[in-house]
Amino acid sequence: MDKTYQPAAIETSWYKTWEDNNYFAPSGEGEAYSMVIPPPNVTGSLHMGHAFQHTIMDTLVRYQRMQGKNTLWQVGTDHAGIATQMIVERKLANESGQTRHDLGREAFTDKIWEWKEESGGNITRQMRRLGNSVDWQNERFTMDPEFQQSVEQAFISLYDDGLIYRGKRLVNWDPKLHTAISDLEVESKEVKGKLWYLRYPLVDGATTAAGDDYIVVATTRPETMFGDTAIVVNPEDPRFQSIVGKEVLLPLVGRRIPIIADEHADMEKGTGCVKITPAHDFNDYEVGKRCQLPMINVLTFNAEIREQGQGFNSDGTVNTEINCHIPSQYHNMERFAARRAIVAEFESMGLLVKVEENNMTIPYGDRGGVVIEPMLTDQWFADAKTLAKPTIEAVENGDINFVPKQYENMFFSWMRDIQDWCISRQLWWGHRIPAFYDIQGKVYVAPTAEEARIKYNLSADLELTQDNDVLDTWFSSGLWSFATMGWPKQSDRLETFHPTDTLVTGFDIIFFWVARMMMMSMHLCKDKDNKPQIPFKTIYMTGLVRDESGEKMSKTKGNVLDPLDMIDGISLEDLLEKRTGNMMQPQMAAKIRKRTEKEYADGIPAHGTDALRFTLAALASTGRDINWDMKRLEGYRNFCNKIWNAARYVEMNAQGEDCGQNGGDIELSLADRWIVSKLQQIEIDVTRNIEEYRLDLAAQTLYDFIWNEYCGWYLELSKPVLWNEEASDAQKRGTRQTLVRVLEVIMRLTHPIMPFLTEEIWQSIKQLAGVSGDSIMLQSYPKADHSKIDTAAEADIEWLKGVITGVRNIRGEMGISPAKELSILINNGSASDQQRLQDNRNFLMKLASLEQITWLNPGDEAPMSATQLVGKMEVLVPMAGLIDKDAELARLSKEIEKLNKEVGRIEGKLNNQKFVANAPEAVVAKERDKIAQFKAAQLKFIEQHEKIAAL
RNA sequence: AGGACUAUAGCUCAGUUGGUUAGAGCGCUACCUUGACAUGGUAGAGGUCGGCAGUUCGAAUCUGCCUAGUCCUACCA
Repeated sequence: MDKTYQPAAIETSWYKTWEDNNYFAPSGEGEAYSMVIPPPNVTGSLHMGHAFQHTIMDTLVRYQRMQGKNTLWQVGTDHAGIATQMIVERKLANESGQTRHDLGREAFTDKIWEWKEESGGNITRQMRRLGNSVDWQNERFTMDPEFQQSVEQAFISLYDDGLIYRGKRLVNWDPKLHTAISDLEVESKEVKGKLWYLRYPLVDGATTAAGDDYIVVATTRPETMFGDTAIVVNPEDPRFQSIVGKEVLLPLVGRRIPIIADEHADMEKGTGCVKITPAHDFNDYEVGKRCQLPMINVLTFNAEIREQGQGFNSDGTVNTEINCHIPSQYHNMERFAARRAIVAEFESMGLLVKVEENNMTIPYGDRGGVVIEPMLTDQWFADAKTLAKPTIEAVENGDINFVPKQYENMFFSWMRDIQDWCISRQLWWGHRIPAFYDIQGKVYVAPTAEEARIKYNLSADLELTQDNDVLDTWFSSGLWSFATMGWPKQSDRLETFHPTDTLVTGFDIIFFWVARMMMMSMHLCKDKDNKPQIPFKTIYMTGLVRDESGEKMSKTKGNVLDPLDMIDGISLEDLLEKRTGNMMQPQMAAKIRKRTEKEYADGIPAHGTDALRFTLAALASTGRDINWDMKRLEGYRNFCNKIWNAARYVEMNAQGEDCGQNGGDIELSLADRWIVSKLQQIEIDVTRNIEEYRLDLAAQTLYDFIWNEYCGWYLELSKPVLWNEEASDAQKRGTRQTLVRVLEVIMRLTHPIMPFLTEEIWQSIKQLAGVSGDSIMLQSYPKADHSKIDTAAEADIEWLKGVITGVRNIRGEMGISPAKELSILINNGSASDQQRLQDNRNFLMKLASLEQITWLNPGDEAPMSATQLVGKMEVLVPMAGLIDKDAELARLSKEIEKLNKEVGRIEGKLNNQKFVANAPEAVVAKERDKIAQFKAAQLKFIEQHEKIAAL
């Protein structure tokens, strides 16, 4: 073994071994345990959030595999419709200046497939580096032909069940990407806007209660006024009762529109009069439906003013009656330019009453980044309300659990108020909607035109054309848990592994994906008894991985960290190139460069996968965001090195020696019995922690045990035995065996979090430990043996530690070199102290670096000494020639002062009659015990202080 | 506006049903190349647990209010 831990030397080869041997595939034996990966974008790359979730998932699945379960971690990627199409469009523009329309649909999607072939391996390569034990042989992609069939089947079933419908609706339209998007893909942003007060003249001599021959409407979007089809006032509003039923003349276009009464108008708000533009505002759309107002669309798909508005009735049918005239100077004007022009014209006509500053939230497309336009279009919708109902019940009755629990609230509040889901997208990359139209526009839903003719009894020569649109990517992702297992085909795989056990994902996609997967699964998948099947039993929600200052990682901020760079390391130059190259906003580059140079002056050193995984696990307290801390990663890399070197020590002392593999007498030292006892407790704790999804506690428990107990104490305690020429073979055999076997168990305990290091070490010591097997992955997870818990040994070791630490404390405080061997005396010891001393003299001499230990009987004269207490027993280090009088006085004063504080605190408690009367007996007794101990110690130190001061 | 979460050492985080001398890593101070490890060892320093009230014999922990931050939902004429 190398002197230092070299992760690069072991990681890739072990992964290859595991994969080549097919260890990741379900074993086919034992109780099933399954998980599906949240499918990443096929052409994307893994970020820290993935590394985090994958670490959690892999830890869980490795743990369950070692528990003997038949484990499946289903892997795959999704096609990320909008994102991928955008990337390829941009790439095409850069390379040839062409648009997708230049190529045509088929040639363009071929380009996307090419891009997928080119870059699609990224993600899977990264997952291999992270050590993920996924079932590669059954990797799935949402655009695979089989998956395609699942999607078609799902769509058709939902349609046939009346849960999908098509209609002309107001939807969120992205004018840049030219597609509808769902309400979840809209991000609201706070902006400072304006509120324009516009005067609309009344006609036919009508006047308000105030006698005005006009009304004033306030609007944030003047450019939509070409599409106004009514003014509403509140039916109770005394100011406007006289004009209800009358009309105004819409300025600029000269169309007469009615004034109607509707509770939508709030008397307290604005002017009390609201202009209604049903084709361009969601609220107005509702009013329009309620009051049967016509709708006029005045914008193109580019969000420019149309040359002629499009008229519709409130039911979506075409309205040819209404005057849709738009003045020619506005034709094809961009929406915000049109806004300015319209305001200017109102002003010039004296119809602009005032302008107010107005804070408001504006919807932006999360992909394209432009302001979303409510647009009247034909779209497909899923009846989310109906689909949501059983999922709510599943969470209510505990079939599905959220970890942590509070995410239930979020889930309920969204699901109980869910809107129908717009599932069609005007894109080319995705699952083409399996719907066909005849010349009249009548729709037939089937996988192919041929099947549609059969299904709907149509004549063979009826011409049918397929819908141009594709389905929302999340529609297919919603089928993920079961379509990856072959649904709708029934198979062993589906039957064995669905529902899955645990879903690990971020709360940011709880509605996009988690909720929709629940809806789809419960509607489409049924048990044998026809009970809706949930997709997973537990949903473990992770927080976000943020940068060191708590900011979200993003390309524009230039604070993104690539998990692989932490594994392999990266130079500053390469990191700068990564962060500033190929930017959407090059103006940010200088700032990012400066920041990166400051934070990573020497780049990032290599830490290895195990250290990265351990760090992520250690930070994984449930549901909480993580602020990434490079120092912590460094600390855990050191931990790996510590384990590595502990293993080296074990190997050096055990290799070629008799470790009891083949029998022989065994005599266990106190230390041996102690570490084995401790190990049992650790096994219990770590197992519980993992079962409770507290990987942070599991990591902490392992860290503490391995570093502080096993390395810090046990390895040191093994030396006096192994290096003692007088020790018997049985004693040496006992310690060697303990050394090796405990290490072997530790490796198995730690393996789910740190797979590589543990495999490497396990392989090199397995024979010494008397175990066999091809891989640690396939070994069983350690299980505590309660009969090995030895409380007497634990107490003895505590005593031993107390004495050793006492001596070390005097050494440290007094500046005595560790090389100087000390002679100490033990005073005021009990019979059990004497027994312990006798039994452990060897350990003490070695670990406290002593020359001699003298036991003082009552009445024996003690030299002037620095004193430490272990219980009532005094550990004395003679001062003569070693210890400065003033230094010892200062040390004693410090101890006395410390105890003083404690004594005062407890006295206060015990003097409180109510405490003594009300607190449980045990608690009071404990306090009494403590104070007696502290007081005795204090007294001892005071005496000592007086004695020394008197010298 | 409603809701959720967070606030503990200089930094990143633990703290299970109220009773601990409030913990860990990193950083800091002093000493130490002792035959696994300087990616190390030993000994230390450092916290009135965001603030104010309350419940209780007892609060980092439970309740209320306040402050700051993060997020979600809604509204915006």
